[in-house]
Amino acid sequence: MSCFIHADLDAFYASVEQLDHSEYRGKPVIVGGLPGDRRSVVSTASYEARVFGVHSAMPVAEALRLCPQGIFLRGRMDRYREKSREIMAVFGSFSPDVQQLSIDEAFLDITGAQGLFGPPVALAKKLKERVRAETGLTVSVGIAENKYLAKIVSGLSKPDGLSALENGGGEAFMRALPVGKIWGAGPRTRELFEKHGLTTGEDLYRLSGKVLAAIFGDAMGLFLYRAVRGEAAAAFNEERGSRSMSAERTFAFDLYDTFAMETALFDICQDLMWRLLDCRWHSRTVSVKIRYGDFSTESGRKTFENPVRSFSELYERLLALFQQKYRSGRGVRLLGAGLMNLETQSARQGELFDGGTPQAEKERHLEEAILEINKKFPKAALRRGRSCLEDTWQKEFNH
DNA sequence: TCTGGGGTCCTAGGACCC
DNA sequence: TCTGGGGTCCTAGGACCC
Repeated sequence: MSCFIHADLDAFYASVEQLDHSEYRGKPVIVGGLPGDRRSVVSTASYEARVFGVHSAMPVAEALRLCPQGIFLRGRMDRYREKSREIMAVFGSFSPDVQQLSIDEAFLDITGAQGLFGPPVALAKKLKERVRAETGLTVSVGIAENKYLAKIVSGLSKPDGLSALENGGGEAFMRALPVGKIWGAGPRTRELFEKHGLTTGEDLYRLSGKVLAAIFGDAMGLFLYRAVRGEAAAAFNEERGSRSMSAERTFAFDLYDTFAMETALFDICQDLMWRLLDCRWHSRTVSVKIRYGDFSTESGRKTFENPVRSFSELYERLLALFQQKYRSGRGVRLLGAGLMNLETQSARQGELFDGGTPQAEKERHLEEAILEINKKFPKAALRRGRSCLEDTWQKEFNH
């Protein structure tokens, strides 16, 4: 019988801040933005802050109203990533099969690990102890026969929780569960639950696959059909299909000046290009996202014959898409850009640089060299200057 | 109190081909 | 002459997750 653990750090960003700053301990810590930051939202609220009703995704301005005495912080992603690596290393010592889901949670397949660490609950206790001893953080753990159930179960007794579901108990557990606790059913689906008077897993269980598909759509219908029977969700399959990367920026005030918009796009484009060069993947499809002052959002994408070969080529493609999409005169709240259908180098070997001019080759080599320098000397960030689109690079010391 | 940023997956329609 | 059915690729938008 398979056995999985879902391990989830408690209020991760806020807990790291409380760990590093003893004066924050026992106090409401809110990571996401400073009180004056316009248009920022809460990433993580410590449990002390949650008492006031503060939660993730809430505008910082509202969090401030609910909890004026809170300690507001912008967050230090590098530090959180560092702690995350420490935690994942601890997980790795309990199972050779760790699937990281996000910065602060993972699945561990412990099917074969019990000879070494004892039964699942004993193993989970050891895991929690070691995470605490080695990283100073608490983790909530769920144990079940598949990943989906383990994920739901780990949320039952946060923070610092440990919950286990006995083998074969999945279906009964899911049938008794209020539909609001079904992982994977968000606000839109919950509206449909309400509209059709469905309040528990049992209500869903009584409906046929056909009816579920008619109400919720084919994919969500099938997902719910399987979920209330305690079956593993396909969403947690290891092999991933398409990949993408994106970067976006929300401005403190809406932009009306197209030069300012294009400068922002230029900046976003550099972020993307570094990441693309760094991961050594390739992409033929670029996308642009525009969110206007009224929050309406439009996007455009275009697939090219050849993958992006250089920064200036990426910017050219993004700029053309932006100019085609942007509705002149409207205030812009957010700009974003993305690369989709990423492929590994080997997947397209041979045709990669077909049609690439010697100029594009040179450009790419230059960019790869700059990437190397930036990696070696992270303090001296090299970036292209917006005003000089030719082959000039500008060095700025951002400190 | 106005609504972040980075992802994955799904849907629906159009173009095009057999 | 009054119109099929499937497959693939592409685009735009949306749901959902942390």
